[in-house]
Amino acid sequence: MGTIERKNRQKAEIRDQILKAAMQLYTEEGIEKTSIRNIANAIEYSPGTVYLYFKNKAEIMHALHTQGFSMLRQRFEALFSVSDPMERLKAMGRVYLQFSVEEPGLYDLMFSSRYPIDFLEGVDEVQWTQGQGAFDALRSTVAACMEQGRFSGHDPELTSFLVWSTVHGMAALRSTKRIQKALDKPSEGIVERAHEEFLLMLDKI
Amino acid sequence: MGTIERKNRQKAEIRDQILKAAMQLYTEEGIEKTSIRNIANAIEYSPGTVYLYFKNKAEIMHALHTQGFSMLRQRFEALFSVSDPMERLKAMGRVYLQFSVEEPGLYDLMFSSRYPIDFLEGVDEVQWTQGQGAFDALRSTVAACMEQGRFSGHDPELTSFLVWSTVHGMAALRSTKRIQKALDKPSEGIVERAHEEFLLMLDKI
DNA sequence: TAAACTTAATGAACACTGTTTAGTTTTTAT
DNA sequence: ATAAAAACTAAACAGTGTTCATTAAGTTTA
Repeated sequence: MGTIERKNRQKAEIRDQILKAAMQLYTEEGIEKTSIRNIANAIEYSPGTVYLYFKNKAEIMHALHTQGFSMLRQRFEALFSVSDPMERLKAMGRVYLQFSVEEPGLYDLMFSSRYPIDFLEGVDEVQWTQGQGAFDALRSTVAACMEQGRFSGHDPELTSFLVWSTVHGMAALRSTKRIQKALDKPSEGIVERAHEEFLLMLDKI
Repeated sequence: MGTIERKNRQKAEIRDQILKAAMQLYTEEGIEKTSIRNIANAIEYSPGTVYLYFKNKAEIMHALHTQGFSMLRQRFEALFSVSDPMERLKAMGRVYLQFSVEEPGLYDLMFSSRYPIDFLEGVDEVQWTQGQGAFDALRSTVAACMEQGRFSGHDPELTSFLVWSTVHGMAALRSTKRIQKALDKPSEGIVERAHEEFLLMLDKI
């Protein structure tokens, strides 16, 4: 009689409300303010209700981290228009770095935080499909570069990982304020300049 | 009458006890178990006493992070025997990566965690001297490489930062379990291999 | 429609966390 | 011995994630 479907719809709706409130709290107020009680308060339910829709806080953070990956993927998809794979690879790095600045909280969740990984290790059905998807985008672009004769003699997997590491290292050191502390004098755009330097190195190998 | 000196000695002794207990808890039981109450319990004092020796938990974590840097510095100092600067630069990277595996907790505190940075922003006399010292070691080695004609046409600061970022990126992605999740199939020693790949690139620029 | 059953939601409780402070004990100096 | 100073403690405050008995609401059956 369709009541089951309506029920499911309602359940999914509250789940979405929880995630929406969690995302808003997390991106606008930070991880500290993103507590179960604050989330429950935002959707006007009691804290216990949240646990009827999510196993624990790790699952909520995992859901946010997945949304972060779909945002990054959207930005990567806009780069399909760049037909030259080497240019696309460079553009991907720039997009990645910009994402880490515009969404520092999500970036941390996606590439540093223990929360989403803890959730994955607690369930074992779900895999890191979103992250793998992002890495695949990089890997396929590196592969396309190699088909054009670039990176000859290099392993595609290894090269992809090297590119990822370098760009992530820059993003992470900036995000955790290590650059400004190590250099003390303000170094405007050192990340972007070092990235361009790295891209020139890739051009020549 | 020397009582003031004895007092100071006693005060410093308890301070050391707190740090020693904190370090043991942190490295052996992890960040979760490193609470003020657990530290106080380990040295058989009440939680309030800890606050007579440290402003807050951030100061304790900052002290641990400083100890981590002096450990890393010790390992770097052992590399002074490597006279060829390019070889020393390579060895530094390997030592850095090994440190991140052997002391993952301290590594996180030194290069990722918000705790020590939060403390620095709360006091403003103390600077990030330990981290700067480590970066200086890298910078001077890069400078020595350039004196031998390497990296010609490149900025030493930028090159140093690029090297740091790449190695840190690898260490961080491994430490936060992102590599095993992205690659799913176990990739033994991918970090070390990618690092060697990067070093070969540096050889050729 | 009334009763039985199922689902949803609550709010209090548990075991923690960092931190502050009033009050007590111990140590030092007169 | 007494007054002052320093050291320490226990309790409290305001939080945290999580669980669970109880209550309220909705649905199905007789």
